[in-house]
Formats: sequence, structure tokens, C-alpha cells
Amino acid sequence: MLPIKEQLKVIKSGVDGLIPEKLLIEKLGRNTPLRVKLGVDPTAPDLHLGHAVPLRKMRQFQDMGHQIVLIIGDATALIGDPSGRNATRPPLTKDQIEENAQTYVEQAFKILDPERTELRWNSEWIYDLDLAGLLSLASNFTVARILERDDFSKRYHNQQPIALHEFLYPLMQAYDSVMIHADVEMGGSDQLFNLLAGRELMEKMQMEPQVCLTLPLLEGTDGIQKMSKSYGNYIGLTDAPEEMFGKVMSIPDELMLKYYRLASTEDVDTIDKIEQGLAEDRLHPNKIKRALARNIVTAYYTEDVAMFAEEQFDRVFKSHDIPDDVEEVVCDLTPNDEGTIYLAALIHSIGFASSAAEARRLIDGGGVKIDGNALPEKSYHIDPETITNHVLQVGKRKFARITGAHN
RNA sequence: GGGAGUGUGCCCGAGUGGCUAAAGGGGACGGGCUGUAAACCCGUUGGCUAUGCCUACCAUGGUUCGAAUCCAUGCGCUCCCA
Repeated sequence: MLPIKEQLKVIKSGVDGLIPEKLLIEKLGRNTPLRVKLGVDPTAPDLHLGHAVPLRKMRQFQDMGHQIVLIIGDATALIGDPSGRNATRPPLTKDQIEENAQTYVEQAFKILDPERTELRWNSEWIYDLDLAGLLSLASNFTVARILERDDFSKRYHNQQPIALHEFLYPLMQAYDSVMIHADVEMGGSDQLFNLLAGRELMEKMQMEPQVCLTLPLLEGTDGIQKMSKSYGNYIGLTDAPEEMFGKVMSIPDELMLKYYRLASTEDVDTIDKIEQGLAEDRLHPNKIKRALARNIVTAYYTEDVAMFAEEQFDRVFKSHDIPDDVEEVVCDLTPNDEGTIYLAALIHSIGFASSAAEARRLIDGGGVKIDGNALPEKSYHIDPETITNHVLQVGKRKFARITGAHN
């Protein structure tokens, strides 16, 4: 294993908090692999760049020879983590959880080395807890202690409901740490309370407590709220390369460095140089953002794919051209008695607008183009000839080559 | 168990009998500009083959020529007391 100093440098890069650092040094000093825990709840089927932040940190531990333990919270997902929430999570069925968990693991292993990962499901021990067990577990915490946490107290003061089962969530997560004998548990900074509950419970059960490692939350593409599927500001690990590239380009400039530190594969020294270069105006923000987008796409696909994604991006957004690979869409282009087709309905039917009325508004706003030429206002009804085998564009990003059905 | 509130469009939030498809803000989308799907500026934001028609302010019923607005009951949520 690397010397402790070297290990600490890697561990601490990009982290938000390490509680307590002294204990971590002590644990590292024993020169045996640490058990490093990350628990994830399969509440949504797709992982995004925000989830990837702790996973990347896990990978760093893994590469230094520590034993990482990835816990799939299939049991805790039934409760739903209240962290940072202002409302109770909608319940998921066991089937949904099962399904989500599958894709979750698959995507996590794009970052982690599966061969050296201990994968556990917390239903393994949580389902064995009977009521008596649960009660004795609950007796370790007080209501005041749980109510202390920011999200609960906010909800309480704002007269928003807190369901009783949500109180139990931190206990369940803490119990996971006990069961797998965690040395370190990591999570986003919003997880701090849950992580500390793990420490507390371990101590009460006469174990050496875990070290809590928190990572900053990654803001989504809007640059304001944390990346989350429910805010629609996420960059999914399974997004198409062009999509991924474009989404990275859409983050506010101020967020670039944070993305470099938390979501890219670039090492600390390189990022420091970039930061300096930007501050001194030696590096152009657009170039740096492009490099970031390429790096991220490369991490989940390949370098070639990333370069192609960049080319397409330039075609569409820089030169306002039509991309190479426009999807062909077959539509009913049978004209009515007046020899026209209702374009607004067609746009709606292929999913480019949420209603025909919206399609009409888009036409009037100049957002609908055929072969790159904007249609004039009110052209809701058009001659089918003008569109058959031509490229219909709605907004900047939606393209389709329209062909008629063969009757 | 008793009492007090509250429920509006994707979200927040005004509106307390007609001028309300419903102010304002956020978000989203579209256009312009550009170094980007950054920033900034402008526009749009219930549905419908559409100068009109239909559906909408928790639900149902009522008062009224006319209700998001008044009344009744129900449902949801919150708070206080026990």
C-alpha cells in the first residue's frame, strides 16, 4: 500500500468533510485494507453524473487496495431517503426497486471494478429485523436528535408533513454500517446526518465507529439546484454521446471547474493548472468547456465517440446545419380535400410538441424549419410536397426526415 | 376528542360576484445575439384542422341573469389544545 501521506492526498482531493480525520489516519496506519461503504437506493432507474461523484471516490479507494462495499438499499428504498427532501417520497413497488437495482449496478460498474467490489443488498439483514429488533434499534435515538436535522426541521416549521417511517431512515442506514463493519462511509454532503447516525450507532454497539466522508453536491445543468432527475437538470450516464456532450456544454461557465474536480477523470494537478489559466485569461472558457465535455463523454464511451459528438455539436449549434444522422420518420401524408396536410398535428404526432396548439405557437415563433428554412407564421396547413423527404426541424435540437407511408 | 386554518394553471402566488383562459414571479420552450444548449435581450406558456368552440381555480350539490370568488356537505393537508 501507498504511504499514508500519499493516500490521504488522494482521499482528500475534492472532499467536503472528513469526520474525524484523525481516526482515518489511525485506521490507515494499521496497513490493512479498509472497508469503505457506499449505500445507494435504487429509487430511479438511471444514474447521473451526481451519483458518479462518490462512485469515483470509491474507485480511488479501490485502486489503492482497499475493500469497497457497495450496498444496494433495496430495503431502505421502500422508505425513501428524506435527505434534502421537502416532501415524502412516493413509494416504489418491490418490482420497480428490483428493476432499478439491476441497471444501477450495471452503470456503477462503468466506474468501479466489479472484480474487487463487495456487492450487498441491505434486505439481507433488514428484512430479518422483527418488531422487537426495530424497537431496540430505535431506542438508540431520540426524537429531538432526529428532528434536529435541517430538512426535517424545515419541513416541520413550514407545516409540511413528515411521515413517521421517514424518521426511521437514518437508523436503517446506520444499521447497514454496523452489519458490514464499515471503516469509512461516504456520501454527498446532504448525507452527513445519516453518516453520523452510523457512527453513533456503531459506538453504542461497542464497535469502532466509521469515518464519515462527505462530497460536495454537484449542481445540475441549470447551475442552481443539485443534479437530480426530478429537477430535469441531470446528465445521465447512459445519455447518448451527443446528448451528453451538449448537456455539459450547457452548464454555466462558473461551474466548469467543479465539474472538472468532481466528474472528470482529470487529475488534481492538471485541474489546478486549468484553474490558473482561466483566472489569468490565458485559456479560453469555450475551449476548456469543450475539453471537459470530451473528457466526460470519453469516460463513458470512447474518445472517437466523443470527437464525433463534438463534430455534431458544432454542425448544429455553431454552423446551424442539420446533423449527419437525422432519423427518418414515417408519417401519414395523405392530403385532405384542399390538398394540404395539417402540419401542427403532424409535429405533435411525432412527439416534437406536446400538443397541436403548441406546435402552432412554435410555427408562429419561427421555431419550425424545413431544410433549415423557417416557415412563415400561420403555416399550419401545408402542401405535403414541401415536406416529403425533407428534414423537419423543431427548435434547435429536434430533427426528423419525413417520409410518407406507402399505401 | 375539541378548536383554528388552508386547497388556484408545471411550481410559487395574486384574485373575494361580471372587464378572468385567470395579475406577478420561477421554470420550461421558441427567437435574436454569441465562445456554448453560458450570459444578455425579446416572445410564448389549457385543448381543439380555430377570427369560433370546448374544458378549467380539490369534489359534489346549492344561491344567482352571472361564481375561482357566496352557502352546504364531503375529501386532502397543516397548526394549536387534549
